[in-house]
Amino acid sequence: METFKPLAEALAALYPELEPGDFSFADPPKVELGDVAVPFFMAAKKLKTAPPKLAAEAAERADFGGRVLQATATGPYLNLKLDRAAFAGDIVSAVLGEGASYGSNRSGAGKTALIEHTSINPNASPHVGRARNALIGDSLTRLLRFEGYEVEVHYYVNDMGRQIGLLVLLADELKDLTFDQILDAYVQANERAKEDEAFAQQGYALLADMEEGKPEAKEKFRAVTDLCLNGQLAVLARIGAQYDYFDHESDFVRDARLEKVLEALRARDAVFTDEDERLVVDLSKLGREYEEGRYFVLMRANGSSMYGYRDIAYTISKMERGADVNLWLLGEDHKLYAEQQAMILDAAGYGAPETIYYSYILLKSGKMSTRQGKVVLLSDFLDQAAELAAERVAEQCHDLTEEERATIAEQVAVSAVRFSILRISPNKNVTFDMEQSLSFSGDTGPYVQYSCARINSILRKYGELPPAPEGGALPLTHDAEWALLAKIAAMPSMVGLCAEQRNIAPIANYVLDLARLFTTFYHDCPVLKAEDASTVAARIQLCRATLQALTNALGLLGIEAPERM
RNA sequence: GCGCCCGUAGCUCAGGGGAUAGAGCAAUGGCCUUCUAAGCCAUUGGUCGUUGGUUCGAAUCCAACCGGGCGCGCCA
Repeated sequence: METFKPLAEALAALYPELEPGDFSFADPPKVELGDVAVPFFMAAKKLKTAPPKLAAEAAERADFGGRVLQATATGPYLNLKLDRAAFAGDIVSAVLGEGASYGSNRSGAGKTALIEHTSINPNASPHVGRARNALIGDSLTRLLRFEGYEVEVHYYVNDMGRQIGLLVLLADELKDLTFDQILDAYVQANERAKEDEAFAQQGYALLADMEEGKPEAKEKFRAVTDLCLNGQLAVLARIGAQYDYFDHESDFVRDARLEKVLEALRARDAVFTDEDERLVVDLSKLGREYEEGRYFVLMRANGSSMYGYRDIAYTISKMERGADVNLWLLGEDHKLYAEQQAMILDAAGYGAPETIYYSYILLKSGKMSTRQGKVVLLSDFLDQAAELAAERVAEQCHDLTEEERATIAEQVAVSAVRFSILRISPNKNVTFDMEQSLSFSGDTGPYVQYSCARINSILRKYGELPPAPEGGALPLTHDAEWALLAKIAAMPSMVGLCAEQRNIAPIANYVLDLARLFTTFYHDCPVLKAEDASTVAARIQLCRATLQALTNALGLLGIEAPERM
């Protein structure tokens, strides 16, 4: 942490073998012990001595200057009592000085990133399982942009394939299909294909026409997939997900680049035509150790291409854009598939994107299934959240205009939905609980927003704000103030780690911690009615800094905080 | 069967090898003439799936097993 760097330097100065990086800083388990703790395990290992001995030595000898009031060794830890006011001044000045970019490490400055996410099949309104992809992808995008990357977001439109073909067929019969009817139609089309062989064959035929690029087929497909995509994007836009490029699968059929891939595979003797006349890759020739997943089919016997074959061309087109970071966000069910793709792409000399996986959101009744219509739609989830939020806002904010209240209700609804999904580690299966996800109290997005509203309320009542402090001490020495300051100061390292690990879940937990610490401060330390004017002024600055940190962190989650709620 | 992911309080989840494992929900009891009660305080609640191993130290790392999820040749 930058804030404590001088302390690390003072400790490292004691031993020529040590560097400031050998020291880390942690919260002591109890405030009475100190304001910040330094574990001596790492340093002791380097010096081949016992941690408690080293901590005791450091307590005795280290020269921290005036900013450390007391240094006490407790076992392997060195606990420091700080000149809180001095650190408070540093922290608050840094936050208010950096403003909207506070928390960024600028690790992506001058770099580009490409991310493909969401890429839902155009066959139905998105359900909350798919929303996990969109929300993680969207938040990662925000995180990378915050870190300075220039990011382009790609959405792959799977406007081909048998199931879409069936939907197109049925749409032809139904006429004037609307987006709201698409899920039903999709389920119906799949049911019918199971029973009606002729219908199923028609689907394949239509697909073949599409692949050959027959204009009539293309037009029919496009009408249905555009209808669906636009409907899906409207829902996704509501939760704040935005895309820069829409790449259509149908544009990657018979791509010339695939010839080069085949050549490379032939050179490694890794591709063959099997007994059923299919074109198949033998991944064991490319180093795959397991029999499972050894074969990867590129083309059917009738010469039509498989999804995975077209996808190779698409991924190459993404790689050719030359981004410094190339991310591909996928459900865990695509893990083997992505590994197979990567092996082929590597063999062909293109390299593969970095993959990020997330696990399924399950229902109490089991896995969601679009084909079976067993889903919780994101739009239904949002509608319910918005309805509940509107009721609350109507109770709390009757002096606001209807329009203002509607805006707040929507912000709260989006916050509840996004937060409930984003706060959970992506590799964890979750069982979706509508009631719990619609809660606005406790560990929720609205709880954090509520903290922001309280801060805004204080700032509003205070009136015209003083200029931000530029260094110098601030009289913020209460335990609750220090705990809040320490958490605010921890934001950059938290953000840096999240960006590095491509994981946004810890941001949600950080924001909860910060909101809880603010609430403790709010109850323990009156701001407007503090004992003297300088304390009032200092606490106002702390409120501003807290609001800035909360706003920035919430922004990474795609959540806006209303000024009132 | 083989591979990947997960297993922490009744429920949903946090916990980058380190001090006495933390939140929320649910339950019980308190707190609104005091900066927003979408809040706060208190109480109750744990063999960190099991068994071994590595380590001065393991919820965290390794192995095996048990339980759940996902995947494994003409779906996308």
